[in-house]
Amino acid sequence: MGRGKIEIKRIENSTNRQVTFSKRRNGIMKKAREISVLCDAQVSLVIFSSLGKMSEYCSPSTTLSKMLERYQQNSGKKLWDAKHENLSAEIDRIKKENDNMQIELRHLKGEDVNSLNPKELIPIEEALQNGLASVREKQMDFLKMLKKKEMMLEEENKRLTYLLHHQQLAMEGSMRDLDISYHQKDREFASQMPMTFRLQPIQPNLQGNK
Amino acid sequence: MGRGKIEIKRIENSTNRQVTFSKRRNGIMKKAREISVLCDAQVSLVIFSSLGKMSEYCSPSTTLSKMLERYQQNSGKKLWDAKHENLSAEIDRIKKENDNMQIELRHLKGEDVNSLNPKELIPIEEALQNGLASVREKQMDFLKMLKKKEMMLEEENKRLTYLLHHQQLAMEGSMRDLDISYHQKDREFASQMPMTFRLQPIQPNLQGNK
DNA sequence: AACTATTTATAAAA
DNA sequence: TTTTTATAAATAGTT
Repeated sequence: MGRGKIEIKRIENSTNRQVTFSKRRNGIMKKAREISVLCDAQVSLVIFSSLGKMSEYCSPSTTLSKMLERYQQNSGKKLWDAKHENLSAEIDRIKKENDNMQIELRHLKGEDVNSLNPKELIPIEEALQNGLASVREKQMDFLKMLKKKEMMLEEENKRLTYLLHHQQLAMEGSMRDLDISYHQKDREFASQMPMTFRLQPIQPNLQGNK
Repeated sequence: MGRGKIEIKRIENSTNRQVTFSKRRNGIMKKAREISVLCDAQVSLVIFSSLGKMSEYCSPSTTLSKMLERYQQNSGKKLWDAKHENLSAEIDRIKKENDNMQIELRHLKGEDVNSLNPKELIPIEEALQNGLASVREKQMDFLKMLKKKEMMLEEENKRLTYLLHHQQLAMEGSMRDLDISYHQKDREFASQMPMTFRLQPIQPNLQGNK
């Protein structure tokens, strides 16, 4: 049915193959629709082109799922039970892994140790000692870090105290000078200076530590 | 394509419908086969006649299961029912649980502690201490049990030694008596008695321990 | 199931 | 891709 007869074998020319695919896909879809209507049949048709493009037809009176359900009943073949079995096996595998970890965890937490014999206790004890050592090492690290930070803050504190002290001395000196020059008037300004600007020990409890 | 043009609507005459179904089913099957070969396409086709008879075509390069798998990936639609969903959800749930345990285990073993802050280290340390305490308590129990058993064995040993000693003395006494009564003859019997029946210290290294 | 007149699908070309 | 068109293929009605 065309300008020339063709052999039914793979069309090697890619463009040609694509064109033929398009035309024949339309044709087969139309045929599927027609047999559905004319003959009251249920048809499901899925096509993937060589480039992976999908086309689908399903009779309006049904769905692909229903068709496949019916297919399984009719043919006795299992389409997705294998999938289910795989998933179930996966679940079993993970659950086993889970149980093992649960047991290991319980043992490490000192639970269920009565079910163990002396030889089994030894690796657990070792693991616990190692774990404890690591955790405490980490805690020591943190402690050292905190100490270091504290020392740095103390140093900074001393420096700031020193600076403040000198600044205040300088300020008081200026005040006195101004006081002499401008008499009573500026005393009021000096006395209005908030306390926070005056030197005072800040957090004295930090000063005493090493 | 026939003696007369037909409308695409249900064929009311049952016989006619059956005949047409047969012819068109063959046609569509042929078309499916042809597009598979010509265009390197994958086709799956399932048809149920109005009387429930099933026909099937699937490209030789694939299977219906594979097609449906691909269909789901491609369309995003789910063909299998809630069962599949439930299993997948279960797997996800268990995997999550698994991961959490894995993390806890690693932390207890002192791995990955660098990712923890000081507050998180404390409960881990406590768990380790408790675990270690339990394990060592159990080990002490075993030790006590072993000691106890050892002592019991020692006692038993002493008792047996005592019994043996006395038995041997009695035996030697009897021998002497026999020796006197029966003269030379029975000396041979006495000398043939195996050494294992004579009193001797068994495992003397155990005797010295407390 | 065949036959065959006719419709329909489509290969090649545009 | 889609349209065109000559021709192959499918099939409706008949036997």
